[in-house]
Amino acid sequence: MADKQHLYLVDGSAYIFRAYHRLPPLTNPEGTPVGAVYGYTTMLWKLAEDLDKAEGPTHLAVVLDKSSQSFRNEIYDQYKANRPDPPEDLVPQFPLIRDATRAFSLPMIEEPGVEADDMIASYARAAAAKGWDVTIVSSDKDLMQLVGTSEQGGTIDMLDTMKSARIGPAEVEEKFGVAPELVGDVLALMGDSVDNIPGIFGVGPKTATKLIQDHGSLTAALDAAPEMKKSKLKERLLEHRADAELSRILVTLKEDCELPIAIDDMKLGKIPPEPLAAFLTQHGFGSLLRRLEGGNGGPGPKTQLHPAKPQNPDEAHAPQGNSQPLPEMPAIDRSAYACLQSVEQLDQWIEKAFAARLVAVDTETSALDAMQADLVGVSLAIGPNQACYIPLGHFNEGGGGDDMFAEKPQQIARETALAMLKPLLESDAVLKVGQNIKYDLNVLARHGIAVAPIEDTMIVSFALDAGRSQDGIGGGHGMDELAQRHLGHTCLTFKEICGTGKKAIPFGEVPIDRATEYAAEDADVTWRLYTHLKPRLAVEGGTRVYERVDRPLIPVVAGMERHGIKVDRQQLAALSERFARETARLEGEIHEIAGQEFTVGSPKQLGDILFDKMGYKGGKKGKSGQYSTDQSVLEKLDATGAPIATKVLEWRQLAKLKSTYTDALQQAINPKTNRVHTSYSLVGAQTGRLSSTDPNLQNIPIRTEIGREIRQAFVAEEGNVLLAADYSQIELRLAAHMADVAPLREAFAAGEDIHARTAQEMFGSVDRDTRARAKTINFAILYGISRWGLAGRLGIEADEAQDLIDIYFARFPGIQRYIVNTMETVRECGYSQTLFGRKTWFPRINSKNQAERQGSERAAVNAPIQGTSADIIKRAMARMGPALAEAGLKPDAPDGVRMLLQVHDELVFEMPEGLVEQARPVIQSVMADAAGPAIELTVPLGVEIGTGRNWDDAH
DNA sequence: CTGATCACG
DNA sequence: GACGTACGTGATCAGG
Repeated sequence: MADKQHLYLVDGSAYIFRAYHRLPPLTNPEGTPVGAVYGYTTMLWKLAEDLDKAEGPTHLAVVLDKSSQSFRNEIYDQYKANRPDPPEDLVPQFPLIRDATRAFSLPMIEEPGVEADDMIASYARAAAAKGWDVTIVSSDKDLMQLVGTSEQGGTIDMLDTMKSARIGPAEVEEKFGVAPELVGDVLALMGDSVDNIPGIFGVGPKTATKLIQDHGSLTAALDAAPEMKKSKLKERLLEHRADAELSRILVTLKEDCELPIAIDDMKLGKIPPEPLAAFLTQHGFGSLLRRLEGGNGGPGPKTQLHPAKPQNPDEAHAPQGNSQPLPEMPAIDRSAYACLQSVEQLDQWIEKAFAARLVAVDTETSALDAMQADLVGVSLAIGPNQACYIPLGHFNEGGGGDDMFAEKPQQIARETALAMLKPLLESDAVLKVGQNIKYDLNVLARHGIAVAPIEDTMIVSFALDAGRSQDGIGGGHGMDELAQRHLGHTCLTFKEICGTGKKAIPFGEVPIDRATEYAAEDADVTWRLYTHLKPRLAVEGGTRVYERVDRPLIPVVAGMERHGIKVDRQQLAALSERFARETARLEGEIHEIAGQEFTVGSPKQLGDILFDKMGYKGGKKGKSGQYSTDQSVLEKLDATGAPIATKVLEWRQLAKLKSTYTDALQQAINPKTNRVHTSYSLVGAQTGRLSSTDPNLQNIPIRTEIGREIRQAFVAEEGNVLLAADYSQIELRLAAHMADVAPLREAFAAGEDIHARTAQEMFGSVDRDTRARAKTINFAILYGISRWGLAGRLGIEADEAQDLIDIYFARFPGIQRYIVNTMETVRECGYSQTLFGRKTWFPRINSKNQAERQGSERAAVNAPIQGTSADIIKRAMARMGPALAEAGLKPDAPDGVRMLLQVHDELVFEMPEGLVEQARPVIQSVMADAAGPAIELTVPLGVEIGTGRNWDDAH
């Protein structure tokens, strides 16, 4: 096969303008705007990746405008005189385009006195004349004249990388109605207001096309003018003939420019990785850098990424928050906020927000539940103190929200305002920043608005500072705390505005001026926090986990929350009733044994009854001066033959199940959707795990037969099934990988029962007892072992436990080294890291309090393992939608595959029965491959999948 | 509001 | 010399 040469000519200057308007306003770690540069970089990357493909380049060069002066200015001094100045934040990006091109080691052509279009035309013709194929990477209509095939058989086409569309002769004809060689004639008639090419006044694309179609050429059309029947058009053609002829010259591309670089020297090879890596690092393009290092088909050579120890010890003790100089910002001034009560005002604000390209958004609602609350208002901020509040659902005290006679303050009709906001909130070109924006996503999704692209200051804070805050609501990432810590500002609190407890009023009843101060401040603070926190990500190594793991997850989790899961109310009600009967019976029996009535549910009363009145031994008082009556104590009593202990244990189980599950879940059913919608927190667990609240669906019973009956109440819709996909032993597998434990790795690779294998190694034989003990030891390892802890669990003495630990370390070399290394690193740096770079801080790791310190040490050993597992399932979740869509499985559609729940190492889906066999392999492979390509694990990730009508059957 | 207890991974 | 034992969560209840 004779390989045909294929030259790609990239119209760099034109691209950057389009990229600027298409992409959000990103900045690099130094604060330089780089959104357009990022777009340019990804485009070059994609082109370079196509090197080996059929339609891909063999040769490639970038053509840039050196100056806007050319021969055209000499013949027409008004040429391009109307060009507006480029936007302020685009100007500094021009030189970066050159840097980017050099970073890719690509030939770059920029000649003074010649426009890029002419240079592209000259190269394209020269290459086509040699019989090469040419692709012009641009969508500039002027260049469409060039499309076609040369006598030597070389084709010239165009590629619009933003729309991934090829433009050949057919596409040109579709656009202009004429063949490519006549495009210049059409353009000459049309003119171009941006380049200030006059054309013929009053002739637009439609008329121009028709004239050329009818007469065959510009000259013929102009010549035919005198014979036309009397019309405005005829007059204009006659009067402005000279303009058209001048325009024809201006739109003609100069195809004989001197070629500064020989075409043969534009050969495209493998891109040298070093300069590219330096460039990507400088501008904080973490995702590309990761691909380069991960060798994922990127343009660079394959290299293995080494999940690193934290590199920068100085970071450890850098004070958080004020370590960076605060960007100069005026103090918060609530009197500067605007309250938008008319369509005109809102219109102006939306326009300003489009221009700002970065807007902080916050919604105010009537309640905390995003699935039920009514929208009361929206606030926006586009700069410090430049914030507004748009009241939408306010009413005066006493009136009801839906009471049409209630007195309402002046406000824009809700649907009108939302229709106006929708284009802004959905525009690709405007970044929407929120504090916990998942909430706003859900509220607005219920009004048909799909907010994107998004940023979240809470998630940014979590990527930077997980674990740093000692305590506090929102895990230390709540807005009031962040404002205090980073901006030194005390926010108005919700309590101050709405009151607390019984006297609390819904936000809709807050007077509008007061509501404006509160709501607009939230948006203002969010805007400020974003500008303050975002740059820290790149500096402190948080970009990868934020951009690649957590940020993409926000809309995914929001979708899961909106889907909810169906629970069978009747089934729960029946269980509640049964549990009520049995607890009542048990209570009577317990009172009888005790010889008096008391509150069984009170540990204090129970302790007194058991150990004082009834005189059982083994009572231990804790620091509260109260006997402990927990499960282990009661089980010991039970073993000594105390019938009351058995009954109390049974009572507790049923009471727990009834109050926490069968009663509470019925209440949690959303009356509108008839489903249960949990709320996931993305910052709930310091290790990076999700947590679930209202209700918590991550602790639904499974371990006991009676508990599993509750799980059976979680069901699929009619005609659907639930599919549960579990990672098997993921944390042990990760421990085997991260600590490089050869015997464990081999056992996993061979698909062995890992606890049995451990039992074999440790005790020399496998039976029920040794396997159970081995399982306990395996978990002990993951949690940071102590001889006393293990002794307690196994019911042996501490020194026996120590012997077992020693045997474990000897049999599984690597584990001890991993533990010691991790603790040393954390002591030194203050944080641990997952394989994907997620940090967890341990501020008490060097505490003088031994218990505190040892607690931190165990947590620090566990965090990289638990956190890596969390990263992996999060990556799987983010990829699941696109993977299902590609397989035609319609993620999120009512008749497609819907992802409903995440339980740390398990994902639960709902789907029509008929899709199961198609969905199973997709889900399986997305989950099993979720660590790659960034991380190549030395153990396979096992995924077990089951299906059934209910959640229990799906296991 | 805190501590004890117990549901999950 | 005493401490207090596995990591990570959230909901509920009793009691101050």
